[in-house]
Amino acid sequence: MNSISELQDFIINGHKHYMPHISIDAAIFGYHDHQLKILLSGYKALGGYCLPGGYIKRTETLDKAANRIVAESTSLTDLYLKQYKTFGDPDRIKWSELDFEKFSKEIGLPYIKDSWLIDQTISVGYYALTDFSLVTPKAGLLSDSCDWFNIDEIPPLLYDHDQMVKDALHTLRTQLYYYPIAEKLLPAKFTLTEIHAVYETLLGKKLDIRNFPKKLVFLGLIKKLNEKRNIGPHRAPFLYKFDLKKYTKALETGTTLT
Amino acid sequence: MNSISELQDFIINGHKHYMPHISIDAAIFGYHDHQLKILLSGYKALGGYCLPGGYIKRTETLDKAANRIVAESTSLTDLYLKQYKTFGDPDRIKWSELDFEKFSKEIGLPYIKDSWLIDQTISVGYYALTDFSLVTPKAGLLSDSCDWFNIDEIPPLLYDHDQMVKDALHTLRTQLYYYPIAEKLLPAKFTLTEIHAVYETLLGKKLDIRNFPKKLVFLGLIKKLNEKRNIGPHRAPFLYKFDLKKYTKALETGTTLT
DNA sequence: ACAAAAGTGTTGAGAGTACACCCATGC
DNA sequence: GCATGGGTGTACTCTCAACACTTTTGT
Repeated sequence: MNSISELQDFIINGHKHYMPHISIDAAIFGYHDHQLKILLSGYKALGGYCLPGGYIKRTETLDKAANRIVAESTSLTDLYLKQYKTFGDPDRIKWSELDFEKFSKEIGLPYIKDSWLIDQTISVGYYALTDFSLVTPKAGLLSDSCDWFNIDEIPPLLYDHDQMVKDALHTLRTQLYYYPIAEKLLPAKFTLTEIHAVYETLLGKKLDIRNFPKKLVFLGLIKKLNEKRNIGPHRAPFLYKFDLKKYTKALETGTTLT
Repeated sequence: MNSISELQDFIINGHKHYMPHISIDAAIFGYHDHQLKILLSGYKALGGYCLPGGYIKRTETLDKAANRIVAESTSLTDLYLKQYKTFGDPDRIKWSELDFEKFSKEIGLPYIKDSWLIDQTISVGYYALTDFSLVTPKAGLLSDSCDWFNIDEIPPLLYDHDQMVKDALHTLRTQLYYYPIAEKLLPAKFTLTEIHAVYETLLGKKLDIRNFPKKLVFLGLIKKLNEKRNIGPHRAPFLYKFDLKKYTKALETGTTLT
Protein backbone atom coordinates (compact mmCIF):
# COMPACT_ATOMS: atom_id res chain seq x y z
CA MET A 1 0.00 0.00 0.00
CA ASN A 2 1.18 3.50 -0.75
CA SER A 3 1.64 6.32 1.63
CA ILE A 4 -1.30 7.42 3.71
CA SER A 5 -1.20 10.98 2.44
CA GLU A 6 -1.29 9.82 -1.17
CA LEU A 7 -4.23 7.62 -0.40
CA GLN A 8 -6.01 10.36 1.47
CA ASP A 9 -5.53 12.70 -1.45
CA PHE A 10 -6.94 10.06 -3.78
CA ILE A 11 -10.03 9.66 -1.64
CA ILE A 12 -10.61 13.36 -1.22
CA ASN A 13 -9.59 14.75 -4.58
CA GLY A 14 -9.75 11.76 -6.88
CA HIS A 15 -12.94 12.89 -8.57
CA LYS A 16 -11.08 15.85 -10.02
CA HIS A 17 -8.82 13.57 -12.01
CA TYR A 18 -10.87 10.42 -12.32
CA MET A 19 -14.41 9.80 -13.42
CA PRO A 20 -16.64 8.53 -10.64
CA HIS A 21 -18.99 5.58 -11.15
CA ILE A 22 -16.79 3.99 -13.75
CA SER A 23 -13.90 1.65 -13.32
CA ILE A 24 -11.86 -0.75 -15.35
CA ASP A 25 -11.11 -4.25 -14.17
CA ALA A 26 -8.49 -6.32 -15.87
CA ALA A 27 -8.29 -10.09 -16.07
CA ILE A 28 -4.58 -10.61 -16.60
CA PHE A 29 -3.85 -14.18 -17.46
CA GLY A 30 -0.32 -15.43 -17.06
CA TYR A 31 1.21 -18.37 -18.80
CA HIS A 32 4.49 -20.09 -18.16
CA ASP A 33 5.64 -23.61 -18.77
CA HIS A 34 2.25 -25.32 -19.10
CA GLN A 35 0.68 -23.34 -16.31
CA LEU A 36 -2.10 -20.81 -16.54
CA LYS A 37 -2.52 -18.26 -13.79
CA ILE A 38 -4.43 -15.11 -13.15
CA LEU A 39 -3.46 -11.96 -11.32
CA LEU A 40 -5.55 -11.06 -8.28
CA SER A 41 -5.42 -8.12 -5.94
CA GLY A 42 -5.98 -8.72 -2.27
CA TYR A 43 -7.83 -6.27 -0.07
CA LYS A 44 -7.38 -6.82 3.63
CA ALA A 45 -10.01 -4.28 4.51
CA LEU A 46 -12.53 -6.04 2.31
CA GLY A 47 -11.35 -9.50 3.26
CA GLY A 48 -10.99 -10.92 -0.21
CA TYR A 49 -9.62 -10.82 -3.71
CA CYS A 50 -10.58 -8.95 -6.87
CA LEU A 51 -9.29 -8.46 -10.33
CA PRO A 52 -6.87 -5.58 -10.39
CA GLY A 53 -8.78 -2.47 -11.32
CA GLY A 54 -8.80 1.25 -11.20
CA TYR A 55 -10.45 4.43 -12.30
CA ILE A 56 -10.27 6.29 -15.57
CA LYS A 57 -8.53 9.62 -15.79
CA ARG A 58 -10.51 12.35 -17.41
CA THR A 59 -7.90 12.74 -20.09
CA GLU A 60 -7.53 9.08 -21.01
CA THR A 61 -9.10 6.81 -23.56
CA LEU A 62 -10.42 3.55 -22.14
CA ASP A 63 -7.59 1.58 -23.70
CA LYS A 64 -5.00 3.92 -22.27
CA ALA A 65 -6.59 3.75 -18.83
CA ALA A 66 -6.58 -0.02 -18.96
CA ASN A 67 -2.90 -0.02 -19.83
CA ARG A 68 -2.05 2.36 -17.04
CA ILE A 69 -4.05 0.39 -14.51
CA VAL A 70 -2.35 -2.82 -15.47
CA ALA A 71 1.04 -1.14 -15.41
CA GLU A 72 0.33 -0.11 -11.83
CA SER A 73 0.04 -3.71 -10.71
CA THR A 74 2.58 -5.36 -12.98
CA SER A 75 5.04 -2.84 -14.43
CA LEU A 76 4.16 -4.26 -17.83
CA THR A 77 3.57 -1.64 -20.45
CA ASP A 78 3.06 -3.25 -23.80
CA LEU A 79 0.32 -5.77 -23.20
CA TYR A 80 -2.28 -6.60 -25.78
CA LEU A 81 -5.28 -5.55 -23.71
CA LYS A 82 -8.70 -6.10 -25.11
CA GLN A 83 -12.05 -4.81 -23.94
CA TYR A 84 -14.51 -7.68 -23.70
CA LYS A 85 -17.61 -6.64 -21.77
CA THR A 86 -19.03 -3.97 -19.51
CA PHE A 87 -20.60 -4.97 -16.22
CA GLY A 88 -23.21 -2.81 -14.63
CA ASP A 89 -25.67 -4.58 -12.40
CA PRO A 90 -26.73 -2.18 -9.67
CA ASP A 91 -25.90 -4.69 -6.96
CA ARG A 92 -22.55 -5.75 -8.35
CA ILE A 93 -20.70 -3.46 -5.96
CA LYS A 94 -22.37 -2.51 -2.75
CA TRP A 95 -20.27 0.15 -1.15
CA SER A 96 -22.59 1.91 1.19
CA GLU A 97 -21.53 4.79 3.39
CA LEU A 98 -21.35 2.25 6.18
CA ASP A 99 -18.94 0.00 4.32
CA PHE A 100 -16.85 2.96 3.39
CA GLU A 101 -16.69 4.13 6.96
CA LYS A 102 -15.50 0.69 7.98
CA PHE A 103 -13.00 0.62 5.14
CA SER A 104 -11.62 4.02 6.12
CA LYS A 105 -11.13 2.79 9.66
CA GLU A 106 -9.37 -0.38 8.49
CA ILE A 107 -6.84 1.51 6.46
CA GLY A 108 -6.35 4.03 9.23
CA LEU A 109 -7.91 7.06 7.64
CA PRO A 110 -10.53 9.41 8.98
CA TYR A 111 -13.94 8.78 7.47
CA ILE A 112 -14.75 11.22 4.72
CA LYS A 113 -18.41 11.77 4.04
CA ASP A 114 -19.81 11.81 0.52
CA SER A 115 -16.71 10.40 -1.06
CA TRP A 116 -16.79 9.99 -4.81
CA LEU A 117 -15.88 6.34 -4.25
CA ILE A 118 -19.21 5.60 -2.65
CA ASP A 119 -22.09 4.48 -4.76
CA GLN A 120 -22.44 2.01 -7.52
CA THR A 121 -19.84 1.56 -10.17
CA ILE A 122 -19.96 0.27 -13.69
CA SER A 123 -16.91 -1.58 -14.78
CA VAL A 124 -15.42 -2.08 -18.20
CA GLY A 125 -13.76 -5.47 -18.42
CA TYR A 126 -10.43 -5.90 -20.16
CA TYR A 127 -8.28 -8.97 -20.50
CA ALA A 128 -4.72 -9.67 -21.48
CA LEU A 129 -2.21 -12.46 -21.48
CA THR A 130 1.40 -12.35 -20.43
CA ASP A 131 4.27 -14.48 -19.24
CA PHE A 132 3.92 -14.60 -15.49
CA SER A 133 7.57 -15.42 -14.96
CA LEU A 134 8.47 -11.98 -16.26
CA VAL A 135 6.10 -10.10 -14.00
CA THR A 136 6.60 -8.92 -10.47
CA PRO A 137 3.14 -8.11 -9.24
CA LYS A 138 2.86 -5.16 -6.94
CA ALA A 139 0.01 -3.88 -4.85
CA GLY A 140 -1.92 -0.89 -6.14
CA LEU A 141 -2.97 2.25 -4.34
CA LEU A 142 -5.91 0.66 -2.55
CA SER A 143 -4.92 -3.00 -2.52
CA ASP A 144 -2.65 -4.75 -0.09
CA SER A 145 -1.32 -7.47 -2.33
CA CYS A 146 -1.21 -8.65 -5.88
CA ASP A 147 -0.33 -12.20 -6.80
CA TRP A 148 -0.62 -14.94 -9.35
CA PHE A 149 -3.16 -17.69 -8.69
CA ASN A 150 -3.49 -20.92 -10.58
CA ILE A 151 -6.50 -20.73 -12.81
CA ASP A 152 -8.21 -23.65 -11.12
CA GLU A 153 -7.37 -22.54 -7.61
CA ILE A 154 -9.01 -19.15 -7.69
CA PRO A 155 -10.59 -18.26 -4.34
CA PRO A 156 -14.16 -16.96 -4.49
CA LEU A 157 -13.82 -13.35 -5.54
CA LEU A 158 -15.54 -10.26 -4.27
CA TYR A 159 -18.46 -8.63 -6.07
CA ASP A 160 -19.15 -10.07 -9.52
CA HIS A 161 -15.52 -10.75 -10.32
CA ASP A 162 -16.06 -14.51 -10.59
CA GLN A 163 -18.34 -13.83 -13.52
CA MET A 164 -15.83 -11.40 -14.98
CA VAL A 165 -13.12 -14.03 -14.92
CA LYS A 166 -15.40 -16.58 -16.48
CA ASP A 167 -16.40 -14.24 -19.30
CA ALA A 168 -12.82 -13.12 -19.86
CA LEU A 169 -11.55 -16.66 -20.11
CA HIS A 170 -14.30 -17.56 -22.50
CA THR A 171 -13.51 -14.57 -24.70
CA LEU A 172 -9.81 -15.32 -24.58
CA ARG A 173 -10.36 -18.89 -25.67
CA THR A 174 -12.74 -17.92 -28.43
CA GLN A 175 -10.42 -15.31 -29.86
CA LEU A 176 -7.17 -17.22 -29.58
CA TYR A 177 -7.16 -18.11 -33.27
CA TYR A 178 -8.13 -14.66 -34.50
CA TYR A 179 -6.17 -12.11 -32.50
CA PRO A 180 -2.49 -11.99 -31.60
CA ILE A 181 -3.32 -12.70 -27.97
CA ALA A 182 -0.53 -15.16 -27.37
CA GLU A 183 2.12 -13.02 -28.99
CA LYS A 184 3.52 -11.65 -25.75
CA LEU A 185 3.95 -15.11 -24.32
CA LEU A 186 6.59 -16.29 -26.68
CA PRO A 187 9.92 -15.00 -27.84
CA ALA A 188 9.97 -13.36 -31.25
CA LYS A 189 11.09 -16.67 -32.68
CA PHE A 190 9.64 -19.80 -31.14
CA THR A 191 9.30 -23.50 -31.83
CA LEU A 192 6.15 -25.44 -32.57
CA THR A 193 6.47 -27.28 -29.30
CA GLU A 194 6.41 -24.01 -27.42
CA ILE A 195 3.37 -22.54 -29.07
CA HIS A 196 1.64 -25.89 -28.94
CA ALA A 197 2.07 -25.99 -25.18
CA VAL A 198 0.70 -22.47 -24.91
CA TYR A 199 -2.44 -23.25 -26.87
CA GLU A 200 -3.08 -26.51 -25.05
CA THR A 201 -2.74 -24.87 -21.68
CA LEU A 202 -4.88 -21.87 -22.55
CA LEU A 203 -7.64 -23.93 -24.05
CA GLY A 204 -7.37 -26.55 -21.36
CA LYS A 205 -7.33 -29.46 -23.77
CA LYS A 206 -5.13 -31.59 -25.98
CA LEU A 207 -4.48 -30.44 -29.52
CA ASP A 208 -3.24 -32.89 -32.14
CA ILE A 209 0.37 -32.01 -32.73
CA ARG A 210 0.20 -32.91 -36.42
CA ASN A 211 -2.83 -30.84 -37.28
CA PHE A 212 -1.89 -27.94 -35.06
CA PRO A 213 0.87 -26.38 -37.19
CA LYS A 214 -1.10 -26.87 -40.38
CA LYS A 215 -4.02 -24.93 -38.94
CA LEU A 216 -1.98 -22.06 -37.58
CA VAL A 217 0.01 -21.66 -40.75
CA PHE A 218 -3.14 -21.95 -42.83
CA LEU A 219 -4.86 -19.24 -40.81
CA GLY A 220 -1.83 -17.07 -41.39
CA LEU A 221 -1.09 -16.66 -37.69
CA ILE A 222 2.43 -17.99 -37.80
CA LYS A 223 5.15 -18.30 -40.38
CA LYS A 224 7.91 -20.86 -40.62
CA LEU A 225 11.41 -19.43 -40.66
CA ASN A 226 14.49 -20.89 -42.26
CA GLU A 227 16.29 -21.18 -38.95
CA LYS A 228 16.63 -23.76 -36.27
CA ARG A 229 17.41 -23.51 -32.62
CA ASN A 230 20.10 -25.60 -31.02
CA ILE A 231 18.61 -27.39 -28.03
CA GLY A 232 21.44 -29.59 -26.94
CA PRO A 233 21.13 -33.33 -27.24
CA HIS A 234 18.10 -33.39 -29.55
CA ARG A 235 17.10 -32.63 -33.04
CA ALA A 236 17.11 -28.91 -33.74
CA PRO A 237 13.56 -27.60 -34.12
CA PHE A 238 12.55 -25.06 -36.73
CA LEU A 239 11.64 -21.61 -35.58
CA TYR A 240 8.40 -19.79 -36.30
CA LYS A 241 7.21 -16.25 -35.84
CA PHE A 242 3.83 -14.57 -35.62
CA ASP A 243 2.63 -13.03 -38.84
CA LEU A 244 0.85 -9.97 -37.54
CA LYS A 245 0.12 -8.52 -40.96
CA LYS A 246 -2.42 -11.21 -41.68
CA TYR A 247 -4.02 -10.86 -38.26
CA THR A 248 -4.73 -7.21 -38.67
CA LYS A 249 -6.00 -7.66 -42.19
CA ALA A 250 -8.47 -10.24 -40.94
CA LEU A 251 -9.56 -7.86 -38.22
CA GLU A 252 -10.51 -5.15 -40.62
CA THR A 253 -12.53 -7.26 -42.98
CA GLY A 254 -14.26 -9.07 -40.18
CA THR A 255 -15.87 -12.42 -40.51
CA THR A 256 -17.30 -12.63 -43.97
CA LEU A 257 -20.14 -14.91 -44.79
CA THR A 258 -21.48 -16.03 -48.14
CA MET B 1 -40.01 17.24 -26.64
CA ASN B 2 -41.64 16.82 -23.25
CA SER B 3 -42.81 19.49 -20.92
CA ILE B 4 -40.36 22.11 -19.80
CA SER B 5 -40.87 21.36 -16.15
CA GLU B 6 -40.11 17.70 -16.66
CA LEU B 7 -36.98 18.59 -18.54
CA GLN B 8 -35.91 21.07 -15.94
CA ASP B 9 -36.38 18.50 -13.23
CA PHE B 10 -34.27 16.07 -15.22
CA ILE B 11 -31.46 18.57 -15.56
CA ILE B 12 -31.52 19.62 -11.94
CA ASN B 13 -32.31 16.38 -10.15
CA GLY B 14 -31.39 13.72 -12.66
CA HIS B 15 -28.22 12.73 -10.86
CA LYS B 16 -30.30 11.47 -7.95
CA HIS B 17 -31.90 8.84 -10.14
CA TYR B 18 -29.37 8.37 -12.90
CA MET B 19 -25.67 7.76 -12.87
CA PRO B 20 -23.65 10.63 -14.27
CA HIS B 21 -20.83 10.09 -16.77
CA ILE B 22 -22.41 6.95 -18.18
CA SER B 23 -24.94 6.57 -20.90
CA ILE B 24 -26.29 3.91 -23.18
CA ASP B 25 -26.66 4.43 -26.90
CA ALA B 26 -28.66 2.03 -28.99
CA ALA B 27 -28.24 1.28 -32.66
CA ILE B 28 -31.73 0.08 -33.57
CA PHE B 29 -31.78 -1.39 -37.03
CA GLY B 30 -35.09 -1.74 -38.76
CA TYR B 31 -35.90 -4.10 -41.58
CA HIS B 32 -38.94 -4.25 -43.78
CA ASP B 33 -39.44 -5.51 -47.29
CA HIS B 34 -35.82 -5.48 -48.47
CA GLN B 35 -34.99 -2.23 -46.76
CA LEU B 36 -32.61 -1.68 -43.88
CA LYS B 37 -32.97 1.43 -41.79
CA ILE B 38 -31.66 2.81 -38.56
CA LEU B 39 -33.33 4.88 -35.89
CA LEU B 40 -31.84 8.31 -35.26
CA SER B 41 -32.74 11.01 -32.78
CA GLY B 42 -32.59 14.60 -33.92
CA TYR B 43 -31.46 17.41 -31.65
CA LYS B 44 -32.31 20.87 -32.85
CA ALA B 45 -30.24 22.56 -30.20
CA LEU B 46 -27.22 20.52 -31.22
CA GLY B 47 -27.98 20.75 -34.91
CA GLY B 48 -27.63 17.09 -35.75
CA TYR B 49 -28.51 13.47 -35.25
CA CYS B 50 -27.43 10.80 -32.79
CA LEU B 51 -28.28 7.28 -31.90
CA PRO B 52 -31.10 7.25 -29.38
CA GLY B 53 -29.59 7.11 -25.95
CA GLY B 54 -30.15 7.76 -22.33
CA TYR B 55 -28.88 7.43 -18.84
CA ILE B 56 -28.89 4.49 -16.49
CA LYS B 57 -31.09 4.51 -13.42
CA ARG B 58 -29.35 3.64 -10.23
CA THR B 59 -31.61 0.67 -9.74
CA GLU B 60 -31.28 -0.85 -13.18
CA THR B 61 -29.05 -3.41 -14.77
CA LEU B 62 -27.45 -2.30 -18.03
CA ASP B 63 -29.69 -4.57 -20.06
CA LYS B 64 -32.78 -3.23 -18.36
CA ALA B 65 -31.68 0.34 -18.90
CA ALA B 66 -31.08 -0.36 -22.58
CA ASN B 67 -34.56 -1.78 -22.90
CA ARG B 68 -36.15 1.16 -21.16
CA ILE B 69 -34.23 3.66 -23.25
CA VAL B 70 -35.27 1.95 -26.44
CA ALA B 71 -38.85 1.73 -25.26
CA GLU B 72 -38.80 5.49 -24.75
CA SER B 73 -38.12 6.10 -28.43
CA THR B 74 -40.03 3.23 -29.99
CA SER B 75 -42.62 1.77 -27.61
CA LEU B 76 -41.05 -1.60 -28.31
CA THR B 77 -40.54 -3.72 -25.25
CA ASP B 78 -39.33 -7.14 -26.24
CA LEU B 79 -36.33 -6.47 -28.42
CA TYR B 80 -33.29 -8.70 -28.48
CA LEU B 81 -30.84 -6.03 -27.37
CA LYS B 82 -27.21 -6.93 -27.23
CA GLN B 83 -24.30 -5.07 -25.71
CA TYR B 84 -21.48 -4.84 -28.23
CA LYS B 85 -18.89 -2.30 -27.11
CA THR B 86 -18.21 0.52 -24.69
CA PHE B 87 -16.97 3.83 -26.00
CA GLY B 88 -14.94 6.12 -23.81
CA ASP B 89 -12.54 8.43 -25.58
CA PRO B 90 -12.24 11.61 -23.54
CA ASP B 91 -13.03 13.77 -26.56
CA ARG B 92 -15.96 11.72 -27.81
CA ILE B 93 -18.45 14.10 -26.24
CA LYS B 94 -17.35 17.64 -25.64
CA TRP B 95 -20.03 19.29 -23.59
CA SER B 96 -18.33 22.18 -21.97
CA GLU B 97 -20.09 24.59 -19.65
CA LEU B 98 -20.27 26.93 -22.63
CA ASP B 99 -22.03 24.40 -24.84
CA PHE B 100 -24.40 23.60 -22.06
CA GLU B 101 -25.21 27.24 -21.54
CA LYS B 102 -25.98 27.53 -25.24
CA PHE B 103 -28.05 24.37 -25.15
CA SER B 104 -30.05 25.61 -22.17
CA LYS B 105 -30.78 28.81 -24.05
CA GLU B 106 -31.87 26.95 -27.18
CA ILE B 107 -34.37 24.85 -25.32
CA GLY B 108 -35.58 27.84 -23.39
CA LEU B 109 -34.34 26.95 -19.96
CA PRO B 110 -32.33 29.00 -17.53
CA TYR B 111 -28.68 27.98 -17.44
CA ILE B 112 -27.93 25.79 -14.48
CA LYS B 113 -24.34 25.76 -13.37
CA ASP B 114 -22.51 22.53 -12.55
CA SER B 115 -25.12 20.29 -14.07
CA TRP B 116 -24.49 16.57 -13.79
CA LEU B 117 -24.88 16.46 -17.60
CA ILE B 118 -21.71 18.43 -18.16
CA ASP B 119 -18.46 16.64 -18.52
CA GLN B 120 -17.38 13.63 -20.41
CA THR B 121 -19.50 10.56 -20.73
CA ILE B 122 -18.72 6.97 -21.40
CA SER B 123 -21.29 5.16 -23.42
CA VAL B 124 -22.22 1.51 -23.54
CA GLY B 125 -23.28 0.53 -27.04
CA TYR B 126 -26.24 -1.77 -27.60
CA TYR B 127 -27.80 -2.90 -30.84
CA ALA B 128 -31.05 -4.53 -31.86
CA LEU B 129 -33.06 -5.34 -34.90
CA THR B 130 -36.78 -4.89 -35.42
CA ASP B 131 -39.42 -4.48 -38.09
CA PHE B 132 -39.58 -0.77 -38.77
CA SER B 133 -43.11 -0.95 -40.12
CA LEU B 134 -44.31 -1.89 -36.66
CA VAL B 135 -42.62 0.98 -34.89
CA THR B 136 -43.77 4.50 -34.38
CA PRO B 137 -40.69 6.40 -33.35
CA LYS B 138 -41.16 9.14 -30.81
CA ALA B 139 -38.85 11.83 -29.53
CA GLY B 140 -37.24 11.33 -26.14
CA LEU B 141 -36.94 13.71 -23.26
CA LEU B 142 -34.07 15.69 -24.73
CA SER B 143 -34.47 15.02 -28.43
CA ASP B 144 -36.76 16.79 -30.86
CA SER B 145 -37.36 13.99 -33.30
CA CYS B 146 -36.79 10.33 -33.87
CA ASP B 147 -37.00 8.77 -37.29
CA TRP B 148 -35.95 5.92 -39.51
CA PHE B 149 -33.13 6.59 -41.99
CA ASN B 150 -32.06 4.35 -44.80
CA ILE B 151 -28.81 2.68 -43.84
CA ASP B 152 -26.94 4.20 -46.76
CA GLU B 153 -28.41 7.65 -46.34
CA ILE B 154 -27.31 8.33 -42.80
CA PRO B 155 -26.35 11.94 -42.27
CA PRO B 156 -23.03 12.55 -40.52
CA LEU B 157 -23.77 11.99 -36.87
CA LEU B 158 -22.73 13.96 -33.82
CA TYR B 159 -19.86 12.89 -31.57
CA ASP B 160 -18.51 9.44 -32.31
CA HIS B 161 -21.84 7.97 -33.32
CA ASP B 162 -20.71 7.25 -36.87
CA GLN B 163 -18.17 4.85 -35.43
CA MET B 164 -20.82 3.38 -33.13
CA VAL B 165 -23.08 2.63 -36.07
CA LYS B 166 -20.23 1.10 -38.02
CA ASP B 167 -19.24 -1.15 -35.13
CA ALA B 168 -22.83 -2.12 -34.41
CA LEU B 169 -23.50 -3.06 -38.00
CA HIS B 170 -20.32 -5.08 -38.14
CA THR B 171 -21.27 -6.92 -34.97
CA LEU B 172 -24.78 -7.51 -36.22
CA ARG B 173 -23.54 -8.98 -39.47
CA THR B 174 -20.97 -11.16 -37.78
CA GLN B 175 -23.45 -12.58 -35.31
CA LEU B 176 -26.34 -13.11 -37.67
CA TYR B 177 -25.64 -16.81 -38.02
CA TYR B 178 -25.07 -17.42 -34.34
CA TYR B 179 -27.66 -15.45 -32.40
CA PRO B 180 -31.42 -15.19 -32.89
CA ILE B 181 -31.05 -11.60 -34.01
CA ALA B 182 -33.47 -11.79 -36.90
CA GLU B 183 -36.14 -13.57 -34.93
CA LYS B 184 -38.20 -10.45 -34.27
CA LEU B 185 -38.29 -9.57 -37.94
CA LEU B 186 -40.32 -12.51 -39.08
CA PRO B 187 -43.62 -14.07 -38.10
CA ALA B 188 -43.40 -17.22 -36.02
CA LYS B 189 -43.76 -19.23 -39.21
CA PHE B 190 -42.10 -17.85 -42.32
CA THR B 191 -41.06 -18.93 -45.79
CA LEU B 192 -37.57 -19.35 -47.15
CA THR B 193 -38.11 -16.43 -49.48
CA GLU B 194 -38.86 -14.18 -46.55
CA ILE B 195 -35.85 -15.07 -44.44
CA HIS B 196 -33.66 -15.06 -47.50
CA ALA B 197 -34.64 -11.47 -48.21
CA VAL B 198 -33.90 -10.54 -44.61
CA TYR B 199 -30.41 -12.01 -44.67
CA GLU B 200 -29.56 -10.52 -48.04
CA THR B 201 -30.64 -7.09 -46.96
CA LEU B 202 -28.89 -7.21 -43.61
CA LEU B 203 -25.65 -8.45 -45.05
CA GLY B 204 -25.92 -6.18 -48.05
CA LYS B 205 -25.14 -8.88 -50.57
CA LYS B 206 -26.64 -11.69 -52.60
CA LEU B 207 -26.92 -15.12 -51.05
CA ASP B 208 -27.32 -18.17 -53.25
CA ILE B 209 -30.89 -19.31 -52.78
CA ARG B 210 -29.96 -22.97 -53.15
CA ASN B 211 -27.18 -22.98 -50.56
CA PHE B 212 -28.96 -20.67 -48.16
CA PRO B 213 -31.55 -23.06 -46.70
CA LYS B 214 -29.01 -25.85 -46.49
CA LYS B 215 -26.73 -23.71 -44.38
CA LEU B 216 -29.40 -22.40 -42.03
CA VAL B 217 -30.89 -25.81 -41.45
CA PHE B 218 -27.45 -27.32 -41.01
CA LEU B 219 -26.54 -24.71 -38.40
CA GLY B 220 -29.75 -25.53 -36.61
CA LEU B 221 -31.10 -22.01 -36.82
CA ILE B 222 -34.31 -22.89 -38.59
CA LYS B 223 -36.53 -25.94 -38.86
CA LYS B 224 -38.77 -26.97 -41.72
CA LEU B 225 -42.42 -27.46 -40.80
CA ASN B 226 -44.94 -29.72 -42.40
CA GLU B 227 -47.16 -26.84 -43.42
CA LYS B 228 -47.49 -24.62 -46.42
CA ARG B 229 -48.85 -21.16 -46.85
CA ASN B 230 -51.36 -20.34 -49.53
CA ILE B 231 -50.08 -17.42 -51.56
CA GLY B 232 -52.65 -17.22 -54.33
CA PRO B 233 -51.74 -18.06 -57.90
CA HIS B 234 -48.39 -19.64 -57.11
CA ARG B 235 -46.94 -22.72 -55.69
CA ALA B 236 -47.48 -22.87 -51.95
CA PRO B 237 -44.19 -22.48 -50.06
CA PHE B 238 -43.24 -24.52 -47.04
CA LEU B 239 -43.07 -22.80 -43.70
CA TYR B 240 -40.08 -22.69 -41.38
CA LYS B 241 -39.54 -21.59 -37.82
CA PHE B 242 -36.55 -20.58 -35.75
CA ASP B 243 -35.14 -23.32 -33.59
CA LEU B 244 -34.10 -21.35 -30.55
CA LYS B 245 -33.10 -24.37 -28.52
CA LYS B 246 -30.07 -24.94 -30.69
CA TYR B 247 -29.14 -21.29 -30.59
CA THR B 248 -29.00 -21.14 -26.86
CA LYS B 249 -27.12 -24.37 -26.59
CA ALA B 250 -24.48 -23.01 -28.94
CA LEU B 251 -24.27 -19.87 -26.85
CA GLU B 252 -23.41 -21.71 -23.70
CA THR B 253 -20.74 -23.93 -25.11
CA GLY B 254 -19.19 -21.13 -27.09
CA THR B 255 -16.99 -21.64 -30.07
CA THR B 256 -15.04 -24.79 -29.49
CA LEU B 257 -11.83 -25.47 -31.31
CA THR B 258 -9.94 -28.68 -31.75
C1' DA C 1 -50.68 -22.97 -71.67
C1' DC C 2 -48.61 -19.39 -69.40
C1' DA C 3 -46.89 -16.48 -65.82
C1' DA C 4 -45.04 -16.33 -61.34
C1' DA C 5 -42.84 -18.10 -57.60
C1' DA C 6 -40.93 -22.31 -55.13
C1' DG C 7 -37.87 -25.73 -54.78
C1' DT C 8 -34.09 -28.75 -55.45
C1' DG C 9 -29.27 -31.85 -56.70
C1' DT C 10 -24.44 -32.36 -58.12
C1' DT C 11 -19.85 -31.59 -58.39
C1' DG C 12 -15.22 -29.98 -57.24
C1' DA C 13 -12.28 -27.66 -53.94
C1' DG C 14 -10.70 -26.91 -49.61
C1' DA C 15 -10.56 -27.56 -44.44
C1' DG C 16 -10.98 -30.56 -40.43
C1' DT C 17 -9.88 -34.81 -38.15
C1' DA C 18 -7.78 -38.97 -37.01
C1' DC C 19 -3.99 -41.62 -36.97
C1' DA C 20 1.75 -43.77 -36.47
C1' DC C 21 6.13 -43.68 -37.85
C1' DC C 22 10.91 -41.82 -39.03
C1' DC C 23 14.59 -38.21 -38.11
C1' DA C 24 18.31 -35.69 -35.82
C1' DT C 25 21.35 -35.09 -32.12
C1' DG C 26 24.50 -35.76 -28.12
C1' DC C 27 26.12 -38.81 -25.12
C1' DG D 1 23.05 -47.47 -30.32
C1' DC D 2 19.90 -45.39 -27.58
C1' DA D 3 17.23 -42.02 -25.37
C1' DT D 4 14.96 -37.86 -26.19
C1' DG D 5 12.39 -34.73 -28.45
C1' DG D 6 11.22 -32.97 -33.38
C1' DG D 7 8.90 -33.48 -37.30
C1' DT D 8 5.89 -35.05 -40.96
C1' DG D 9 1.91 -37.45 -44.73
C1' DT D 10 -2.34 -39.66 -46.03
C1' DA D 11 -7.03 -40.85 -46.31
C1' DC D 12 -11.64 -39.84 -45.03
C1' DT D 13 -15.27 -36.82 -44.12
C1' DC D 14 -17.55 -32.72 -44.13
C1' DT D 15 -18.54 -28.01 -45.46
C1' DC D 16 -18.66 -24.51 -48.94
C1' DA D 17 -19.46 -22.49 -53.38
C1' DA D 18 -20.93 -22.55 -57.94
C1' DC D 19 -24.14 -23.72 -61.05
C1' DA D 20 -29.87 -24.09 -64.01
C1' DC D 21 -33.69 -26.55 -64.47
C1' DT D 22 -38.31 -28.54 -62.91
C1' DT D 23 -42.61 -28.15 -60.14
C1' DT D 24 -46.70 -26.07 -58.51
C1' DT D 25 -50.60 -23.19 -58.81
C1' DG D 26 -54.30 -19.98 -60.44
C1' DT D 27 -56.07 -17.81 -64.15
